[in-house]
Amino acid sequence: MERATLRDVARLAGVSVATASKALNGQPQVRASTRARVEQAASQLNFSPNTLARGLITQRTGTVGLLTSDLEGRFSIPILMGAEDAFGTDRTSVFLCDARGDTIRERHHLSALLSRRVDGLIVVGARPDSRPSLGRDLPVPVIYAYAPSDDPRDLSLVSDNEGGGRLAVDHLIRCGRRRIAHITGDASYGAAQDRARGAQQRLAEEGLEPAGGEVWFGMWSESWGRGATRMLLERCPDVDAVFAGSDEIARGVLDVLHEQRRDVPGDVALVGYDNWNILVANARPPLTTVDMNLEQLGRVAAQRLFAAIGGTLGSGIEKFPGKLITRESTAPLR
Amino acid sequence: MERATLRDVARLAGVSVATASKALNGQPQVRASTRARVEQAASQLNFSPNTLARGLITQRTGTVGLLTSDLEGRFSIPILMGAEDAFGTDRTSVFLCDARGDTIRERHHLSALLSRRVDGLIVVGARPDSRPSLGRDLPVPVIYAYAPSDDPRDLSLVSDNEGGGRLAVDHLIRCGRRRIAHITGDASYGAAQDRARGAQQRLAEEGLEPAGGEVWFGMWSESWGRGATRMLLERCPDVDAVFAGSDEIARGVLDVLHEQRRDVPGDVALVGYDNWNILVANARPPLTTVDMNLEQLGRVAAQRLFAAIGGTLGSGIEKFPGKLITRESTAPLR
DNA sequence: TTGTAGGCGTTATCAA
DNA sequence: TTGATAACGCCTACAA
Repeated sequence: MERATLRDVARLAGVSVATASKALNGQPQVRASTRARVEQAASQLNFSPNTLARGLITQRTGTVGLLTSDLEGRFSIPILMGAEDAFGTDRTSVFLCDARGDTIRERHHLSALLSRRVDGLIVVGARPDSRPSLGRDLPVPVIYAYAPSDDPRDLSLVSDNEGGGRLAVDHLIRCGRRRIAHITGDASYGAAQDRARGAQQRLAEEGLEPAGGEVWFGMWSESWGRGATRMLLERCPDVDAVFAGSDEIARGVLDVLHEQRRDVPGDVALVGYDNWNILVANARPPLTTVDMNLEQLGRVAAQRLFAAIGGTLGSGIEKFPGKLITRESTAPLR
Repeated sequence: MERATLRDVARLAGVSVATASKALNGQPQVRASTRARVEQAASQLNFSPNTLARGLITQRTGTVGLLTSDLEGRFSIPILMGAEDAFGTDRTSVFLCDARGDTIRERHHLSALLSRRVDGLIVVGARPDSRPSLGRDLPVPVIYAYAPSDDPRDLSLVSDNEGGGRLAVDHLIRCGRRRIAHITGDASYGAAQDRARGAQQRLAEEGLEPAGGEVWFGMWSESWGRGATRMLLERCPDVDAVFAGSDEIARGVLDVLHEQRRDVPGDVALVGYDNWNILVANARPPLTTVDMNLEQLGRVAAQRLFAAIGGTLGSGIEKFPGKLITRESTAPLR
């Protein structure tokens, strides 16, 4: 298919390029009948405006880059969706580039994006801890999502992990549980620390300690969930709830609870973290879990970016609350 | 940061814009010392060429669109990676757009991509069955990956499901298994049919039938894997191997095998499909599975696209073999 | 209400 | 080896 230009449209409609441009862009100073003729010509020629040419003039491409390092797309896909929703079916498109956690690849994608004149950038880190800033001397606004920038002058939007931990434990307490354990991932992750802190604070408010006496830090894997649960059941056989630091861990916990013939949620209630559908929906029973609300993060990132393109960007770290998704792995104590 | 243009670079280097352009683009007809001066000026000004302007002239943007409908990114991310690898660190970037299985959104993204003048398009469907063609009158080459186009004049690259089924069963036979069941997903999926056909052909070559007498079609879920396995064990208690149509199903199968105290792989060997890391690596034992080799699909798609931009594109459906990833859920019979 | 003309930042074609 | 100059396709004063 050959590409029609505005000139072709104008010629077919019998007007000048300028008039055609105005007609197509909804400028008021053009007669209705003229506009109709131009639109008719445009659709007849299957005209699609060349945004390169337009961008050259307006200094805007209507394009935002989403630079991610999250290999599986687990976190970046929801953020992408949220951002797309916020930009709406408008002129702005979001393009995703995957740096695969590789700094060199990241610089490369960054310069590719910049030379393509994106209007802004959303950076999604690989893990919820702070990541190196892209620098302050970029020609477009940048927002860090999920993983905050290590430079406080940048604007970062992150999930409130402390609040998430609190949410999970609060729910278990409302279910009448008192002997609540927390099995979580790598202690070197800030997110693990934050979730644990929130959990412990809520426990303390009830005058409780974590079951087993301490938080079980380990790894973000099913197999750690299994191992920790075995130890837990030995040390503290009367545990009546487990808050797992991730859905993967929760699946491991669940596995061993079944193996040891504990009923879930009858004997032990279980809460996960992430709301990773494949893990959570298919578990038996389906898992109650904390959703980080990443779509919202993406939506807000888009809004902030949009505002920043005209004006200025804030700075600092903004935290967004998660939400508890209740499924069958938790229930009031009989 | 203000943006430097080629004019700024040229002025600083004391040459004309034309010369600066040639120097920066590696054209031979420019003196070495001049080139050095220009390059020095460019880096001093942090110059990044405006690809919009360049694209306007060259009619090439060095950009390829990856239009996906695969919500979770499970299939499109590996394809994206393969494509990026093939294009290398060259001028070409791949941008991913998610249509979320919505036709309207797909048309919208398509026109956004086209008006941004991508050089080509890779379309990744939501499921491995054929999908509607984007049409023949597009101004850029299009390649369908994973899910073929329903128009045979388009070029589609897909995974060889029949071969994959054969691969799985062949491995089980080599492990000395003879009573091999096949539990798989929705019978309305061509992929389910193809995998089953390959499996049955390989069984027939040994004079075998599927354990349980037939292929167990159902749903692509863990819970179907569990249900089918219960029925299977009842109808055919001496089964010594299961080939599952997906890793999700395999996890369900595994669950019930544990529940019924069957040793894996001692009593029953198990093969999954997809090599979805989160499911496969954390299973206990880790699952042998068929990998569809989607990175390769993405690589080849990129190469074909690259070739097509200069010349012409083929048509029809090209099938790519999968590969068996051996883990601990299969072993020779004792 | 419509048209003319200039320019956005490059590259390509000549001529110098 | 270098430099004017004309595009590329569109938008936007400004003039008609």
